Amino acid sequence: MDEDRPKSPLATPGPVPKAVVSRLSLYLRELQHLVQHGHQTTSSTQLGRVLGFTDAQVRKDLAYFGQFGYPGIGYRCEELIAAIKQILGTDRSWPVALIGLGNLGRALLRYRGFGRQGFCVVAAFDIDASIVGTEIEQIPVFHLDQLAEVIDERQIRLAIIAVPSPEAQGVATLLVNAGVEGILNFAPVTISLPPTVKHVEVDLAIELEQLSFAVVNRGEKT
Amino acid sequence: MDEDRPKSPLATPGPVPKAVVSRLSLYLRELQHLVQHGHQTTSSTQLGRVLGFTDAQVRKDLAYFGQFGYPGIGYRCEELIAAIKQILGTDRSWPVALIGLGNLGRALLRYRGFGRQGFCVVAAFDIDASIVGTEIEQIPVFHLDQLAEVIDERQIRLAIIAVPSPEAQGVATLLVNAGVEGILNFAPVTISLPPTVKHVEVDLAIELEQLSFAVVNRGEKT
DNA sequence: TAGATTGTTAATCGATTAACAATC
DNA sequence: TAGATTGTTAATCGATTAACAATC
Repeated sequence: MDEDRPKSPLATPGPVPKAVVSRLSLYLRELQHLVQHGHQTTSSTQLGRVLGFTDAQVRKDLAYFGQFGYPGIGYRCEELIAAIKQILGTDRSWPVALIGLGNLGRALLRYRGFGRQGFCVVAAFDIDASIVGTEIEQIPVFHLDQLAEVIDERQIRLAIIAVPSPEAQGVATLLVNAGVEGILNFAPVTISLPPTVKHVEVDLAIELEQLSFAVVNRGEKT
Repeated sequence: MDEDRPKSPLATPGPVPKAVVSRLSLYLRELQHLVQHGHQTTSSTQLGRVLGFTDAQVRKDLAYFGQFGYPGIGYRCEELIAAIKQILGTDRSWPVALIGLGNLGRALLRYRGFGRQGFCVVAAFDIDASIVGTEIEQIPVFHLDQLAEVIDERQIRLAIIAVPSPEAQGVATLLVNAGVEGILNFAPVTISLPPTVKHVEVDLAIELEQLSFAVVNRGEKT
């Protein structure tokens, strides 16, 4: 061992709870925020306080992946950022396909927030003849028929579904057959996929329902 | 007791785990889907299979709120839909405020998916003089200065934040002071609020990070 | 050194699942 | 009646927290 720190840049990740991974993303976002404000180091206590977790949880979560801290000091922000990016796979750039260019799809195309962590929509798909072949926000729009071909060509592994609900399952199947490995689904419908393909569902109405529930049940501590 | 069924339309909801409430939303979505396809009844087994839960979990979740099923039969879809809507508070219409009319904000304004469960954006806010005073998609656009006034007037209790990250906390505070009780935050930053105000954060980049993690760590069962 | 903070183990807490009597 | 399915209790499983020796 010629170098002792960071101790385990990517320790063997055994089975990691899903909740741990999403907290990892929050740690990363907060660390980037801290760096922007000139912080060099932070601690599990500080990170936990801002995000609403206990210090023990922050340390336990990181411990799934290795040893990143310095007893008595805390964590060096830049170092921990690099480590988490490597764990999450965002230490590289990810070309992403977007399917469906209705209101939501177009907004996602324009949305600059994805780029923040290296995600970049490089191809969009629709079946509307009036936009196929054009570019929107400098992104080429292809017909759905060209899906497999373009995904293969551009080595796309992640895709975003923003089509109407009834089409979502069909598009998802096309994507899987084209070799896509991860799908972010905005259509408000549960799609079924082989267990080898990871998918995340975002249903904006459901998020609002969580709010209305909380508001209606004020007092009953949830 | 003149009527015995449904046994407990809204039983005293003790402390309900957050995860239960989001599954409730999924049950509702699936039940509405089943009704659209002509089903009259369903069962915990069927509901669980489609959504990827065990039958026991479906029954346990519902048991937090009362008794809605019929042994030997299952659940009458329409009846359970009405019960869940009442629990979630979506048996009524919710006027919602939207703050920030950048790309994402405009898309949310046009997005029809909210209406599905009775949420309706009735007022939008921005600080851009070129759109204040106009209507977008028939929704009036106000200056941020008019926030408290309009929220009070229109009895708005829920709001969606779609402003740039640096403004999010300030806007959140304005909303709370104006009496808003629930906030859906799309800015990729953790906002801090009094515990009486419920908030949900949706960070699109973080959703994609969950995918890249899964793809990079294929094989290691997560 | 004294103070701060880590990584990790053990204890606690909460959520999921299995099992089954009761019911239709 | 036999078959299906509920609501609920008890058992299992997993995740969070507390505590503390080791370290800087």
